[in-house]
Amino acid sequence: MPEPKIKPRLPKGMRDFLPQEMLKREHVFSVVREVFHLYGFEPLQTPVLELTETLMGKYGEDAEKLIFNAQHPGGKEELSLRYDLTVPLARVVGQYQNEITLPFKRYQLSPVWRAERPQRGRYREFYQCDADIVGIKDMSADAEILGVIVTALKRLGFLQFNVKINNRKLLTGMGQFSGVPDSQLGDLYRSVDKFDKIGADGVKGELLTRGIDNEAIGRMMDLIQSRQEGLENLDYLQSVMGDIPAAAEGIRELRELAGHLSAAYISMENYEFDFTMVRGLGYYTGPIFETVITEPNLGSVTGGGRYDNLIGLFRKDSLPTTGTSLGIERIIDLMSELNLYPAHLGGTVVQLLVTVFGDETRIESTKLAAELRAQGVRTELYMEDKNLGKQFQHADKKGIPLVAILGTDEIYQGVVKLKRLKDGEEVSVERGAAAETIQTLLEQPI
RNA sequence: GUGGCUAUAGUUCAGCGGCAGAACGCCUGUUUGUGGAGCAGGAUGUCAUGGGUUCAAAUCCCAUUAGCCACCCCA
Repeated sequence: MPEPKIKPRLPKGMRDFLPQEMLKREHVFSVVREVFHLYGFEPLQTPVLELTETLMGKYGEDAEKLIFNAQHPGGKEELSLRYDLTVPLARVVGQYQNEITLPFKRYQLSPVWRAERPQRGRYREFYQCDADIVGIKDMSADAEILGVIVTALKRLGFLQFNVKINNRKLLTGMGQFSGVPDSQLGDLYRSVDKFDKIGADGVKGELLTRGIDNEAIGRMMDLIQSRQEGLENLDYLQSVMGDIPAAAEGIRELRELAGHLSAAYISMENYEFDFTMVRGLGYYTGPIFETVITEPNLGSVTGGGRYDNLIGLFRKDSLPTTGTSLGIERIIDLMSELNLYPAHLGGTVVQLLVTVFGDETRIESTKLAAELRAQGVRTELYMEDKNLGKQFQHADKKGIPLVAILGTDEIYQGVVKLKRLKDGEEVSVERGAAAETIQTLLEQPI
């Protein structure tokens, strides 16, 4: 035995994606990209590294501890791996004011890095998939974002999901109305956000522990638990705290949003106003969104909202911005769990294996492969010198659906024999008609 | 960052003081122009690393490392 080599392993929380898995990932990516294009969003790519100063001060103290530094010996710039795609977007908008036409509708599908302790479904390197609209104050932009979310999830095959909508202004108003001091609003939100997990009593208990006044808690709980059908929910809140300016503005925004959604044929089956949904990030200023798959109950797959002030950090005047992030990693996991990948994805991109009998027929096999490739058939040409059985085994193991057999008999007759492995269907066709027959064999069930 | 669990073949795991095992996968053959299934055979391990206890350690103890899970936070 040779000397021990380097033990192959990965950095903590990072993954390789082998071909079979990549096919699934790329299927999800391409469906999502298609939907973005459908709504007129255009691609953006930014570097993996940003200047550290670009990232600092945007995510809050706790989150900043999770930013990866990327120094090299003798490096003069302070560099960090990007933590999300939103801050790079804000940087780009601030940096290319002459080149960017507003409204700027961009999407970005790229990895981000967080030095978190890895766990199931949580990695240190993962893809984010963001779509944002920069430059529109009006709720029509938020409605477009919700349209993208609903369309993408439907196209991926999710049947039962629910986009929860809330509004930061409304939450602020609720806090003020209930009499929770501004300094405790953060604690309040954090607890309220756990409503789904720990229930009303759990939230109450946590708020008490955090030292929030019992009476204020009571009023708050009443407001957030208002779960009437659709717009009636808003009517109720309006009647209770319409006098609080922040609340009134939040309610107005949500009404406007509902109007746009209805006009865009987005069914109320797919969204609801949920005043217990908060979202962690500090920079949200208006409507916020989060999508949960309801059947089965599998947690949230998108998150986002309006952040009208963030871009102001990179520009003299800020620009109103709203957007969403599809939790693409979780979506990919759920697609497997729910069996939503189309069967034709298989385990390989190869549609047909051209076999080789021996040295004397290899030239003809090579020619056949070239002919088929020229006609768009994804073809693998067998490259070793092994018997037919081995070649079939190879096709079978890789999940290649068709095998082309080209022996001396076939070459003499100017034909090629095609075999479909799934059911053993075998036909002989003229070389010139092979590509067409291959398509038929691939499409026909049997 | 806090707490818990685990580490044995390529993979999933059994073995829990006395010769290193199973299943799956892999390789070979079942006679050379046909895969999956069957049958027959075969290869594969510093039992994570370092120390300790013992006549004897994969097994018990300690440390280290790595992985997993929960919390915090988040996608």
